[in-house]
Amino acid sequence: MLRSFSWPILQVKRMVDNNSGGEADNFDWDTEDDLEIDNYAISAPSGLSTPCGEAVLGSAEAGSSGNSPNSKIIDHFVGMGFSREMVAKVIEEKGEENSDLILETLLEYSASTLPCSSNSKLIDHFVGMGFSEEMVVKVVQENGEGNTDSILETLLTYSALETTAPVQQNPDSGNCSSDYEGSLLNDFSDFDSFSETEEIISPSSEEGRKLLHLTKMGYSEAEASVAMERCGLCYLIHICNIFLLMVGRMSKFHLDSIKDPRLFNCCIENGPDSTIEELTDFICAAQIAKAADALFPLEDKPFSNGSSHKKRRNWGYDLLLRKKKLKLEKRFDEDDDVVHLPNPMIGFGVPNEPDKITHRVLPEAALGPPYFYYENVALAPKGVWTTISRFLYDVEPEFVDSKFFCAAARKRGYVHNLPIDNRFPLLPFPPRTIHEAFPLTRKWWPSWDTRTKLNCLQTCIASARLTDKIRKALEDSDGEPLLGIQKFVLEQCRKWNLVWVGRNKVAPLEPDEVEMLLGFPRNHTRGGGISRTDRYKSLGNSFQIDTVAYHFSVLKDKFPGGINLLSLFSGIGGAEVALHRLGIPLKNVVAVEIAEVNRNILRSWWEQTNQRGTLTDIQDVQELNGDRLEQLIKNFGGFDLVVGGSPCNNLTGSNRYHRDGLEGKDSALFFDFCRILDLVKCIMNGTKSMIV
DNA sequence: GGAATAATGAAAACAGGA
DNA sequence: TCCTGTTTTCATTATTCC
Repeated sequence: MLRSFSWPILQVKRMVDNNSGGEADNFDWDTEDDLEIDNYAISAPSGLSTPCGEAVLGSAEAGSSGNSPNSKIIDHFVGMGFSREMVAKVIEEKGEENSDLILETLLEYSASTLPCSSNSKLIDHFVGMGFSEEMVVKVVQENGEGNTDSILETLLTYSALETTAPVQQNPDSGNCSSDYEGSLLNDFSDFDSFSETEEIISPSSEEGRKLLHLTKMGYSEAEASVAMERCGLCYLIHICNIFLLMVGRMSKFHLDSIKDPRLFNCCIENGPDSTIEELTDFICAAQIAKAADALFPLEDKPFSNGSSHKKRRNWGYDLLLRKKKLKLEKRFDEDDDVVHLPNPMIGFGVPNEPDKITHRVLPEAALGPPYFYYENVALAPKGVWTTISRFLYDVEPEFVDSKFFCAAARKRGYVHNLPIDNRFPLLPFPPRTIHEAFPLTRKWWPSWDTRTKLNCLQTCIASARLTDKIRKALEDSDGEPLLGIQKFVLEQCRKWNLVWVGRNKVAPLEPDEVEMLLGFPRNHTRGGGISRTDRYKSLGNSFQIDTVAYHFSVLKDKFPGGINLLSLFSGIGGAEVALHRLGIPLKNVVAVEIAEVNRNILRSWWEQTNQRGTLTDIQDVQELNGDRLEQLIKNFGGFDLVVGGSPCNNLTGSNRYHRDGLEGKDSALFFDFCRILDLVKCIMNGTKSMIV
């Protein structure tokens, strides 16, 4: 049996997907899922159905494998999964100049040759899973082509009967088999005692049958066991996703996260009713993530956007992926699994706007204490906010654009359990338009620049070269610039938030101007050893104070004597400043922030504003384990509010390199917010022993 | 070696017309 | 409803400068 760590599982998944859609006869193996996950394949059947195994792993080999003049271009397409013979033939026919044409032809040839390899795609498919063609033909004849579930079950059974020896390791799978399995096993064995692999499997029981099937498919008994033990349930697909995210950053997040009580407690509810397909999905998710970590350098992870070099190398594939992805997204939309952003983006309401919502029903699990408040970018990759909401007790996110509070846009989502009635804004109102905020710019503002609000304040500013280019372009114009020039200038002004500071002169905002727009005291980030570059970065990553304070305002009556705050990813202290400006005394603040410059800024602000409470700063959220939290809570009598805006690096559209979603290196810290919030809730409710 | 600088798209929402 | 063009986006990386 072919042993590829991901291949058979994925095939099973495809079949399940197709069946669930009632399209068992219309196999669409070439889905985006397939293509994407194929990127992980270490070994796989030859031909088009394994397109990316070489592309990902074999660039060095490919580069050295050929000596002919066009070997590079051949290697390029071979790396995409086409056979060397086919590529050579197409290049001979079409020449090597036009790679577009070559790809098109290859795709045509592939489509026309696929069905020829066997009687049907169905047979090809199961052969691709590693079953012998002879066996597949026989089983298809017995079961008919319509019932793929039955075919697979029979194939597995035959396979199990046929193979009595221990599972063979595919030599091709190399370091992803034994080494990888070992590491996976070790990780799992940290939190469970399932690794007693000597246990005899009894095919007579349902569990035994499943275990047998899984092991015959090539998984270690331990993997199969843990999948069955943990995943016999309705929530399994979700868990797979989460597991993928978690294991992908196991080194940092480690096993505390896997112990997340919500994750596994909800899994245990349904008992061992999971199907073979679900179980394989589970293992698949774990394997993929682990293998990705083990086999690919960070920048080459298949889920990451990858370097520009890699993008170029796989451009043909990317095209296909995009098309497939679009198709899938449509389906995803139809499933209504996407959070829809409100338009206008005013959440439950903003000052000076009608139609406020003042009442909502929170899920019981979300009710405080403590209150919690989580923030991140609204325009995250699809599915991210669904996950965030799901992890935060299914609380509906409140999406608000700070342009309703100040002169700059800032589209953010907030998941919180705060009351939403009787909110009030900070006074005085901050300037709401560019001209109010920067009156001196009015003199130089051309009539054709119709902006009244700035776009989102980012972490970087425009180059001097760009503003110089704009000046020259305008100076070359006699009177009113040509429409083309106007358009170019406006585009750049919008993109870089430039304002008019002289005749034909635009400029980026100064750091203190950004501070003002965001609602911080002037010079909040200035001095004390922080560079100008880092000021922009810290400010760009911060809360908009007026927006957050509007949400926090409901706490003023509830905590007249002051508040105990746990501030995660505190940055330059947006939450602290917001509460302070609301007049809510800060009794005890525990601020967790990785950057020393930011911790210094908060400490400096704390001292300058003569705070009477205590500020405890912690460098890393990883330090906040159960014991530390228990100690802090014991000292302070509990936290009233847990606030955090976890890193958005891997969510924001500005990131061209690693917009990897919640599994991204930094954005996965969201799960630490969940972990810590859970711990705080449990400890404050006296149930810590349940989860640690 | 740190700070400043410049160059680097694509995903997703949205608007408007067919 | 679908298609197409427009707009927006808590950034990363490589290089230069001091």
